[in-house]
Amino acid sequence: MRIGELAARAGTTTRALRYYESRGLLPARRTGNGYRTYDDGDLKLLRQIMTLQDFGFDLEETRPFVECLRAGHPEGDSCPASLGVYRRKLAELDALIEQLTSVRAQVGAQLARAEAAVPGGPEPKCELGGHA
Amino acid sequence: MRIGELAARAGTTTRALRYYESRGLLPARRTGNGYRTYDDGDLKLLRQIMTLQDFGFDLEETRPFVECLRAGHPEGDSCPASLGVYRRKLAELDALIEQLTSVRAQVGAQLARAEAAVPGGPEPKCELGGHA
DNA sequence: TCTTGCCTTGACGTCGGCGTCAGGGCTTAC
DNA sequence: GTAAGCCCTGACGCCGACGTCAAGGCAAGA
Repeated sequence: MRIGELAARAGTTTRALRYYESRGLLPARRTGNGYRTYDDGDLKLLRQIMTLQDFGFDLEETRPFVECLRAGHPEGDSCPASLGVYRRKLAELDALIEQLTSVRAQVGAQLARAEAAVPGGPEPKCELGGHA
Repeated sequence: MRIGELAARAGTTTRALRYYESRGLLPARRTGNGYRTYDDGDLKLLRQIMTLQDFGFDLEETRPFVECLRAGHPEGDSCPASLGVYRRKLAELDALIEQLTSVRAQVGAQLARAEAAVPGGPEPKCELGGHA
């Protein structure tokens, strides 16, 4: 299949595919007139790339998975290098989530403090009076 | 004080200060020779900007806080516009944390599955045998 | 006077992952 | 023959928050 069809099938753009090729991630064969040609294997590689991208992996991080598949392994994560990327990503995610959670708490505290300092604030709880 | 001193006191760079000025966020007075001049009020504004930046606010989001301070309020978040930014940021953080948590779970599951499919895997639990 | 160290403006570079032309070629249908 | 619809290779644009020159001015000490 040609580039347009591959892009359509995978749900991406021809521009992205050319970009991946320029990065050496998804090279293409060429027909006589210079058109790029792809097969179902390439579609599989592309899907692997896109799945990881959705997870927030950047392109370079998808490379071990793609090379693993190209080496003939059934899954992109059948190779140690891919597992290494997974582990690094998990650590990265944990650190990021922890940081964001901390920030969230601080911003929440700031908001609460600021609201409390303002007249006609955030539905003051102290006006509740039992069941009446 | 001049730009270098302000930058040093706040722990940032002169380039950043000129950038903030170019965005209209932190304008400076000028001396006869064209040098920028700042006072302690500007230092306070700058600290507000930097604190929010540390929280991951982008520059535009700090603007209401800075304008609030410049309007004479004791805190940058003494104004409704600032509270609005806080709230939007909280929602944004919640969404992001949720998404990252989901991704973390999925990546973790992928790693576990991939490790299980590999020989000499991740210290198999099944070899434990009671207290002996 | 000369050096040193501050300051000025202007403008290009960075990073990632493409989007979006511009200019041109092949192929097929009409 | 020509229009339509695919394809090709550059190459610049974008976004945010500055970093990093380049070329030059001003002030103060030796």
